[in-house]
Amino acid sequence: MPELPEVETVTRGLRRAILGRRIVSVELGKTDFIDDPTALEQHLPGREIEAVERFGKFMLLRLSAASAGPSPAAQPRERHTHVCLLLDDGRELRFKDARRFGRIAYLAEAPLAEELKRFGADPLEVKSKEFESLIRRRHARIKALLLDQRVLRGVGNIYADESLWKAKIHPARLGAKLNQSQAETLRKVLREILQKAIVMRGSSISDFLDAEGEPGEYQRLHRVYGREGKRCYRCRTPIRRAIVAGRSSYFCPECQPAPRGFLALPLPGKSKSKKKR
DNA sequence: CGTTGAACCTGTTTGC
DNA sequence: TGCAAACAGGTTCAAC
Repeated sequence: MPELPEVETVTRGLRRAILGRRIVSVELGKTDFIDDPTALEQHLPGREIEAVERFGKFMLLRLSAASAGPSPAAQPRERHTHVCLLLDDGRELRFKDARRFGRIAYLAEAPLAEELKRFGADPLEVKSKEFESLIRRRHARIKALLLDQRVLRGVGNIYADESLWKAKIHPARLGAKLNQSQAETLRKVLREILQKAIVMRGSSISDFLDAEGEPGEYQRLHRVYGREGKRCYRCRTPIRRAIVAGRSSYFCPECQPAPRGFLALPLPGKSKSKKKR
C-alpha cells in the first residue's frame, strides 16, 4: 500500500483524468478485500465523480446524488484480478493490487463520516501543540506511533524512517521520552519530507506508478530506508536495520542513539560471497 | 495500555 | 543451478 505522498500523487493525477466523468458500470474480479462488493454494483452506475480527494492513505471519490431508481442488480462476474469502473468517455478506472492490501468500500455520507473518525491527524496540517500531545503522552515506541493511522493518517514505513533519521530520533524511543524540542523537530521534518515527496511524485521502490504510468522520484532522496549497511549521509556510519513495531526499520546508530537495551539486527554477513558494489 | 506474532495475498529477491 | 526462505509501500486481531 502506498503512503501519503504516493496516494496524493495518484489522487492529483486521477482528479485531472476522471473528475466529472460518470460511472457507467462496474466489473468485479476478486472481491475478498471489499466488504460489500454488491454495493458497488448497486450504487455506482449512473453517478458522476464530483470530487477526488485524499484522506490519509485513502482516496475518496465523491459521487453525485443517486438519481433514478436503484440500478438493476448486476450479475456476479467471473473472477478477475481487479475492479473496473467503466466511465462515460469509454475509459476504465482500474484497481490493480496483487497483494490485496488495498481496500475499497462504497459508503454513504453518514457511514463515511463514521469511518473517517477512526483516523488521526493529518501530518501536513497538525499543529505543534496537538502533535506534542499525540506523541509525548504515549509510552509506545515513536515508530509505532508514526505508523498508527489512529494517531496520524498517511505515514508509512518509508516516511517514518526518513523523518526519524532527519530528526535524529531512534525508532525504538518511547514517545514519552521525547522532549518538546524533539517532538517539534519531528513534526516539522515529517511535514517537510512529505511535502518534498509529493513534489517528487512519491517513491517508486519496485512498482509504484502514478496516474500517468510514471514512476516517482523521491526514492533518490531516501537517506536511510532500504540502505542497511550503506553509510549514513551525515556521519558515514553504516546504517543498521532492526524490527521495530513489527516492521523493518532503518536508522543510523550514531545519529539516532538507541534506548538502553536495544539491539539492532546483525549486519548481513558476507560469509562467503563477495558483494560487488 | 502496549507488544508480538500470525493471518491475509502474491511476486520478487536472497541465500544456502 | 535450484529451491526455500525472506522480504515487500500494510492492517487487524488474538493472546499475553
